[in-house]
Amino acid sequence: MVLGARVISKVALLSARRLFARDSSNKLFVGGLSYDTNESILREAFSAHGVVTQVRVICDRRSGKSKGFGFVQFSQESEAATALQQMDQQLLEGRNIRVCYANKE
DNA sequence: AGTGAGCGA
Repeated sequence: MVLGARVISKVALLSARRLFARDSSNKLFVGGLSYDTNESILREAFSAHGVVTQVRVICDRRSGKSKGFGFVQFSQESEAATALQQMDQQLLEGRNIRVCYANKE
């Protein structure tokens, strides 16, 4: 039946979003960071749009140098949503950063 | 690799 197929594909999409990209979350992926941008700088910039509950800049384990991307988590999804709008493509430490919703870990 | 898309031990 058509209705049955629609329900199945809907369920498939929903479960896929649990594993991969999200269209709404309180956690953001931040790419395009300067290699000099640390977690303090990142927190400072994003806390203008809400309560930041966690910040992380991914660094190489051996060199300790930033990989140029990180994650920012807010206390509310609404805060993440506005931060995403306001911070995407904004200049930070000389680089235009890219903000998206984070994928599932 | 003093580099530039991506998704974390």
